[in-house]
Amino acid sequence: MQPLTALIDKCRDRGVKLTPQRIAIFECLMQQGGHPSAEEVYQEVSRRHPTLSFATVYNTLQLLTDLGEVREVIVDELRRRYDLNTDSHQHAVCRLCHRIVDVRVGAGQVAALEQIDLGAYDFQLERATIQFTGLCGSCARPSSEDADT
Amino acid sequence: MQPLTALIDKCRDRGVKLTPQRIAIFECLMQQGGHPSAEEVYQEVSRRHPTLSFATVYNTLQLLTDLGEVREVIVDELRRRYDLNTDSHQHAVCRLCHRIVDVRVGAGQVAALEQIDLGAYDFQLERATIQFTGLCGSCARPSSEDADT
DNA sequence: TACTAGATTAGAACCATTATTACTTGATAG
DNA sequence: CTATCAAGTAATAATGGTTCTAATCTAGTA
Repeated sequence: MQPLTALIDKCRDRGVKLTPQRIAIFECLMQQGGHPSAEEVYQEVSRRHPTLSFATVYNTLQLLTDLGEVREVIVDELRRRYDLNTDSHQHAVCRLCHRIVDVRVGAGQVAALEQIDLGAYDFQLERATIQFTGLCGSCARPSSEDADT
Repeated sequence: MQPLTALIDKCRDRGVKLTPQRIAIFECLMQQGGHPSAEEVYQEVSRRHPTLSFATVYNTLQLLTDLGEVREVIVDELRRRYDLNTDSHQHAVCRLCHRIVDVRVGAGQVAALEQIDLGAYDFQLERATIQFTGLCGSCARPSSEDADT
């Protein structure tokens, strides 16, 4: 993760206008971490910018995706989530509550996957993503009560 | 992939009613292969069952998922796709046209991933899925014209 | 053949996302 | 400091995949 100023500079360099809404969204993503959905970003940022619209949230998230600062995470079936594009990590998703846990696996293992030649499938490989499925701690302990969705 | 009769028997064993619509959907999945969306299944099956409703398609796909015969594939951004749950394979998704290509990687490599101990993350690993991203043949050759959304 | 639990249908509802349009503003140049 | 305008924002409508609902129908059984 880089500081806010670095992101702001990057925007300036590319002629992207800096508005209070955008900066607030940047800050939100940096502060809360995790894998927020557009809804969650909206909830958080609209506390300080009550007129914020969803379009702005979506536009900004798209902008950040295009800048390579954020990655879309397709994990939940019907909702897009966003991940500050820090150093590479993989996701473990609980099959019951859909909680997303960042996981670091051996860098070598991922690199090995990305070396695979998929030419036989007429496919130019760019990136390999591993998604682990299973049970998070709370859901694995049935007495616990914080499974959701 | 198993024959239709095996699937029918499995339904009977579990007290699941067999209707013409369900059987037609089973057949559709087995014949057309690939990773159809609910929409595609509907289009195909409604040719023979013109009164078919989407609810039936979704219900049946959910039923098959619960039976373990089908797996939901979360790959395209916001549309669910379904994969006959045959022997294990991984997916390569074109980042431009979203075409999904089945890919077989060394079984050992996947098995190794599933052996990883995620206990440090308080996570009980059940399955590892690898998704490759890149360009399919058509999209890698810019002169070709069959890239689609 | 009649019964009934469960399946199907049509259509409305839902919800995340995208598009549209009018209004507003950040960044620049004078 | 102000004027300018390309670009951004807000409000709201539209879209599209999925789920729900209520009424009707039917597969499997007695």
